Amino acid sequence: MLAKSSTELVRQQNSVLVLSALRRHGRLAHTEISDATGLASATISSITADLERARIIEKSEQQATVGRGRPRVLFSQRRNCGYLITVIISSDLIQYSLVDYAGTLLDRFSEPRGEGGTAAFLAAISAGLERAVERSRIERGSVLLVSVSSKGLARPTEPVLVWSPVFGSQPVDFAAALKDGWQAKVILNNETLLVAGALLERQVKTQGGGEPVLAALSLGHSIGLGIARRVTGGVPEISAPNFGHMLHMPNGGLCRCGARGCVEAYAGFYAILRAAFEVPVDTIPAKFVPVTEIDKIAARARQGNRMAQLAFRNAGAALGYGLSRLLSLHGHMPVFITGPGTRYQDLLQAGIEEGLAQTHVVRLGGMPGLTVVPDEPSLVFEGHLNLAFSIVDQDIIGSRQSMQAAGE
Amino acid sequence: MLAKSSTELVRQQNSVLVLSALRRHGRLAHTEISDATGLASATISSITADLERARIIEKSEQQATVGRGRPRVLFSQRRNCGYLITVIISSDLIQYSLVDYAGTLLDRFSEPRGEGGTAAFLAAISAGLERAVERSRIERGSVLLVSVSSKGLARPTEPVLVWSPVFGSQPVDFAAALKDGWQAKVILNNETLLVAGALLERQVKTQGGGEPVLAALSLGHSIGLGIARRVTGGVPEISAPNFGHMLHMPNGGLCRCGARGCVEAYAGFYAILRAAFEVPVDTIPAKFVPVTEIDKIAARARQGNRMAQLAFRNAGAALGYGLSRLLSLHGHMPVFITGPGTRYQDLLQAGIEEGLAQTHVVRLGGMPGLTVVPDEPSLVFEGHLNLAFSIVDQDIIGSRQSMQAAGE
DNA sequence: AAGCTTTTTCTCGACAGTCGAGAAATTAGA
DNA sequence: TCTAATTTCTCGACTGTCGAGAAAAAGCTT
Repeated sequence: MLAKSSTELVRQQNSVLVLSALRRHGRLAHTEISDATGLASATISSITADLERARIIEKSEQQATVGRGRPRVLFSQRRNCGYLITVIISSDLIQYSLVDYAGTLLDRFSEPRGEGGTAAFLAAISAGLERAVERSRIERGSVLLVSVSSKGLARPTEPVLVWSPVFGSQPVDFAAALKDGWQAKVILNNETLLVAGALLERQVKTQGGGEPVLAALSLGHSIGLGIARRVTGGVPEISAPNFGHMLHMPNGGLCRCGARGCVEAYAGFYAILRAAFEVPVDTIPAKFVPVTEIDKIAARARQGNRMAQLAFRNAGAALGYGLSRLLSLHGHMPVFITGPGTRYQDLLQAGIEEGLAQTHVVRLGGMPGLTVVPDEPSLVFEGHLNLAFSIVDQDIIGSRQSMQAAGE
Repeated sequence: MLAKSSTELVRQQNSVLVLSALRRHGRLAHTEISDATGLASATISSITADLERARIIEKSEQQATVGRGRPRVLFSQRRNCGYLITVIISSDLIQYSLVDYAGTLLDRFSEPRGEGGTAAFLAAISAGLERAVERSRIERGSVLLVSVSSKGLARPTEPVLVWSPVFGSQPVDFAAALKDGWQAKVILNNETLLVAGALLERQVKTQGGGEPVLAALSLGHSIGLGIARRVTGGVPEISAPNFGHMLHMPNGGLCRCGARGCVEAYAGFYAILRAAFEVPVDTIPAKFVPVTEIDKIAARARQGNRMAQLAFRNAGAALGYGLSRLLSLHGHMPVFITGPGTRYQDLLQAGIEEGLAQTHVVRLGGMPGLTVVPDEPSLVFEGHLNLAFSIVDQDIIGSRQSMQAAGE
């Protein structure tokens, strides 16, 4: 059923439109906002006046006055309108970043990821968040959103990790990491989902369009996949299918998830190691494999070692077959490959293409674009900011109290 | 980027909201519309007055006057506001149905699907459409939409069949079937997509909710799949992934599409035939297989014939593995099985469950609900109407000329 | 049969929002 | 100092939703 609409909702939507234009271009004048949003000048006046009264945006000091005419007044977000903490969880570290409402990074630090169960893990994150606000002398209450990312499967509605490489199917509820004194909302997203979102936003920014949909494939100890799709007149739709644990081969090699024959059990780092040393495929896979180990295998493969070459080729084929199934079920789209595994692209490529070549969609639509984008960490952070600010802006506008109270 | 919003759009959206309430419940009074939409009574007055002036809805003759109080005035669509033709293409027949704006079926007839290429095929459809309007003495111009369905792959934006079992990858553009004198828009959708849409709408109607997403699997000569997902405050999102030609087994049996190892090449009727008679898997598959042939194999299987049993079991496994991949890439969801193949469900079930059981998603989320819904044709027709009317209503409201001109 | 009750529909005024046009502001250049 | 250029601001017209209460129209009561 459609939702009913009202004039107040119109104002809300146009307000977030103004804010998102400010996010995308940063520090805009009245006329520029009008151009970017398509709204009439008078409307911009009204909206910016509201937002200014509500102390969400402010007139910028530094007037970039160039040309004749009346000098332009630049608007930008009020920095201390609120804060945002991103928490990026990887296999060995947890990275915390504190960002102000204008999107500038104020502080960043990492902590080693300790041992222990989910309770200890959540306690560590709780402490990390406390440390983040204390270091910058910020009130807990002014943190609007905590955006967490991890590998694994997140519940779509709540910040609960349903499955992760480390804790398996033991659920981790990140909402529990915030104790009293915090008013922040907590969101959790798969890491590669954020990468896909960041790549899509980059396309929009540079080319102003391009393909309306793309996939991000992250290669490493585990295999991640994100899909991002532009929808006309709305926020992009991003999702993280369980690609790494999709079935690659019935009754195949044992996977870390406990199932058999997953894509990851052939294309993850530990799987490449297992294949290269001809360890039986039902061996319990190693928890952690140092990248240097895989580098050694890659070196041997590049020197002509058959078994090492085969390990990478089979990994590539598992990815290729998986991608062919992805294209079958989600439609044709370009694929961007990222993560530490990209350094073995030369060894994987042939297998990937072999796996892709057979299928109907590829025969119809041609080989999908395969682009390597090595710098995964900055994509993850970009994805955090894109998503988090779109939510924060929406929320801040949605809670109209702030706008009206401040107007008194 | 978000789209800008305006007060006129608000009225548009609320108008289609009123129309869709009328679609769902049929013939409503002022207050009922208000309850169903959540709009204020005054707003309903204004909108219904507009729609009545524009000759889109009318006050119903038959006043179901029961109880005290002022008698209610029932509104319903004006029957001759416009017409809709659905064209359901199956392997041997083409069925045409003429429906008026209120949703009642006026005429229906079928024609055998002749031989020949795409040009002859389009000419036949063109003739069929002419016949439909002539039989009911309706003006071509008053047909608002022609909704076509077929098995195969449709281009998302235009009514072009990109791949079909009969014409292969030779594209068929149904827009070409309408010559001068027609103003109708033409839409084309995969048959099983419509089934999925109809099933979702049925759930909404009966349970007012249920799972927000489901898959429809159609078993027959070819394998079709549709996904329907409810989105909060919007039209449901329905899609038809290329499930039948997703890779089941690398270097596997030859498929009608020319590729190897597709799901269909193991689970389609011709594949079951091929397996039961131990014909080599690279044999060019039969174009048409009478259902009676499959019935015979099923009878033998039920009497204990090993080879026949295996044919069905392998078909089931191909479906099960395919579904496990579907759940991996689209998330956990219930599956509704339909089509002529449902009569062999007893023989397929074990294989399907075996194929599903292994995967990570199923281990996490449990075995998905598998429900058999035998009556595919009525689901297809329902799906046509749901989708077509939502488009027609949107269009009729969107073209404001009609509303203003009629208001003079 | 007249009046009362009940229920629905309709109408009016208040309020919120967008937009176009033009006034006001402000600076660069003549 | 005046003028042209450019941006911002303001005003009135228009469209839309909503709540409250009037008007309508039937059944029920006496």
